[in-house]
Amino acid sequence: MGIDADKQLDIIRTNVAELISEDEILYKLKSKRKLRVKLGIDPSGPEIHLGFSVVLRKLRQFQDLGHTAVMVVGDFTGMIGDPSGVSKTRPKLTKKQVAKNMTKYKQQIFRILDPKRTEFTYNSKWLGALSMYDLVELASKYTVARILERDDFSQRLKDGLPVYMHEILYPLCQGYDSVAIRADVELGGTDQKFNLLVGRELMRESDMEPQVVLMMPILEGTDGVRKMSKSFNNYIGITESPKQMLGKIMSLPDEHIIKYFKLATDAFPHRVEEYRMALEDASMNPRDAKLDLAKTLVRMYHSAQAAQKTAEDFQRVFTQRELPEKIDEYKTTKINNNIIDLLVESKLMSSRSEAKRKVREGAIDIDGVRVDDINYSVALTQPVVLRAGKHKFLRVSKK
RNA sequence: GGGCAGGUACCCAAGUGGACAACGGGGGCAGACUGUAAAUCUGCUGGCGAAGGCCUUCGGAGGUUCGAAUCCUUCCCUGCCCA
Repeated sequence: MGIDADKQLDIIRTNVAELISEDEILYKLKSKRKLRVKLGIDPSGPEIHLGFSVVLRKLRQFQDLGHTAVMVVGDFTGMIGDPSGVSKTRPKLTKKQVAKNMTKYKQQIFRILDPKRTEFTYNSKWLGALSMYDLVELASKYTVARILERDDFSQRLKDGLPVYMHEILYPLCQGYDSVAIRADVELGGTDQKFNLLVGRELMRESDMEPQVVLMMPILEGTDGVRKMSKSFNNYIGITESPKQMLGKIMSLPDEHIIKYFKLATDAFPHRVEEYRMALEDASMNPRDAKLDLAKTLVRMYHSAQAAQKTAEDFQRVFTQRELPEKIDEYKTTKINNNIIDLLVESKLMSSRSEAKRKVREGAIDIDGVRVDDINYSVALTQPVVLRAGKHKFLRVSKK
């Protein structure tokens, strides 16, 4: 390992929300060992999103410094469901679902991580092997009061919401994972603080050097308010199409542009700083900064060409209000079609009631002319372009 | 095991015999505006019908009533207190 410990520390603490503790990690780095850097993954959904990429990218930095990423797949804890930040009990996952999700997960994870420096382990391997005896032993290391320190538990208790026994075990399980894999460092979002600290305690109990805990800031989702998360359905998946990805990023509130640049992209810090200043003194249109952000992300997860093309299409449709370059086709047999029938048949609308509503709202136009009569008949003597709302286009013709 | 309070649409949450397809907020969608699918403002947000209107929905199942989300019985679930 060529880089000295102080330089490594500089890289490691960039953009970090909290590091417990700098002294400890410096000590570990100075040992010149390959550190085992743990990251738990929740196998509940098969999609990796930009929020999670923040932590994955940090992990990649560790790999680039020569350390080992140890991915702990929470297939056992997945059956519990991490109660962190979620205000209600999660449904349990079956083993089958976990296995299915993980196949897709792995394909995605190596778009960020270096496979050569990544270990995959499943925590059912050790957690599933614990006997009732072991469980009681483990549970005896923590008091109820301390578990209830967790904000979300105490909040739920205060609100009269259920907190189940198995959820209380969650932090212990995650902490035990750290013991099982002998973690040097564990990564997570700031919302994971409690769980991460339990790992330190349990390691100390087992006479191990406690893991260093590194927390990344939480990235807000597309609503701009809540944490990006599958359960809030406000996420941008790293495998989404260029069009979806770019579109979702353009709909982010402007104030998150810089945060996204910093945490989710590989843009150079000095470039990000330029954006920040330009936005601050209003010398740059936030739209352009956001479009650059969107292009950067599309380039990272797709290609430079895709980024360029998608951005051009975006400008064509939304800035110039022209038709997109590529429009899906729909063919029907009749020459005269009632507008409502057509919207429903083509799946543009999910029910006739909805179709009528949208027509009345003025959301529908044909070849650029608004249709506001629900009895309007569309004559398909030649193909027409049907637009529903801001971004649904369909070229309709007779078969 | 006993007592009490609850279970309402995607989420939160009002409603306690007819005016309830159900207040309000969030989310979502749409329109206006705009330097963006940002922000802001406005509208819509169960289904079928051109419309009058009709049908399905308020934890599940029964019942009372001309009429129930609202009353009764029972079952399931949650919280609190007592044991």
